[in-house]
Amino acid sequence: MKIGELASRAEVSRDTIRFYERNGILINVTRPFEWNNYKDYGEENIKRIRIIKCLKRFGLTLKEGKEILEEKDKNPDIETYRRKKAALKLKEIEQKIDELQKIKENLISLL
Amino acid sequence: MKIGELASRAEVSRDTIRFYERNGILINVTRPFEWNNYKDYGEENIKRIRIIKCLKRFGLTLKEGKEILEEKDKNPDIETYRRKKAALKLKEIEQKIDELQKIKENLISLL
DNA sequence: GTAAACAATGGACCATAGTCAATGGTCAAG
DNA sequence: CTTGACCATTGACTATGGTCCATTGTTTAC
Repeated sequence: MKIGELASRAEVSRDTIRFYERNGILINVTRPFEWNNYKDYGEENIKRIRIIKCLKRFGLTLKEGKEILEEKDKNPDIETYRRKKAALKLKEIEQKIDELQKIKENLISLL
Repeated sequence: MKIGELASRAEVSRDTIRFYERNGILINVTRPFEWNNYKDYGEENIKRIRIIKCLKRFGLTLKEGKEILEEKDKNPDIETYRRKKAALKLKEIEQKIDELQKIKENLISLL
C-alpha cells in the first residue's frame, strides 16, 4: 500500500502519515522496489492510525497513544494496559479541572 | 535602569525581559549613551512586568496581558477593561472545564 | 592592568501535532 | 511524448513562553 492509499483509507493527510512514521507510530514500512524508492505501508497501519485517532479523542497525546500501541505489539492483552493508562489520564484530567476551578475562582473574586 | 537592575527588581530573568521587549510588553526603552549601545529601561517597566506576572497567574496569556497594558496606556480607567477581559476569560475557562468533563466521562465509560 | 561581571545581538532549542513549500524523481493516461 | 498525478526528502513554519549559547563589546572592582 502506497502512502496515498493509506492516507485516504485511514483518513489522514499524507503529511500526517510521514509525521507519524517519523515518530515511530507505524510499523512494517518497507521499500520493496528496486526501480524506485517508493515505500510500502503494511495493512496494519490503517488500524494503528485509527487507534491513534480514537485515543486522541480521549485526550491522550500522540506519545501516550504510541506507548499503548507498543504495549499492544508486545502484549496481546491490551485492555489491561489501556485501562491503566486511561485511569492515569483520568487523574490528570481531574487535576486540570481542579486547577481551572481555582483560576475561575480567582477571576470571579477579581470581578 | 539597565537590564540587570530591571531583571532583579521585577524578579524575572534578563532573557525574559528581552523576550518581553521583543513582544512589545515594555515601553520607554531608549539607548541614551553615545559611547556604548546599552539600553535604558524606564521605571514604569517594573510595574508592567509585575502586572503581567499577576495576570498570568489568572490564566491570561502574554498577548492578553499586553492588550490590557496597551488599554491602560490609552485609558486610565483600566478597571473597566480589565473586568471585561476577565469576564471573557472566565467564559473560556468554563468552556475548557466542560470539555474536560466530557473527556472525563468518555474515559470513565472506557474503564 | 587585568579579570569578572555585565550588556547587546542573533540564533538555536524545548514540547505539541502537524502543515506547507521546494526540489527532483516516477508512473499512467491520452 | 507530454501532462498531470503521485512519491520521497528536507527544512521551514505555526503558537506559547521563554531558556541557553556564542560572540563581541563595556564597565567595574581589585
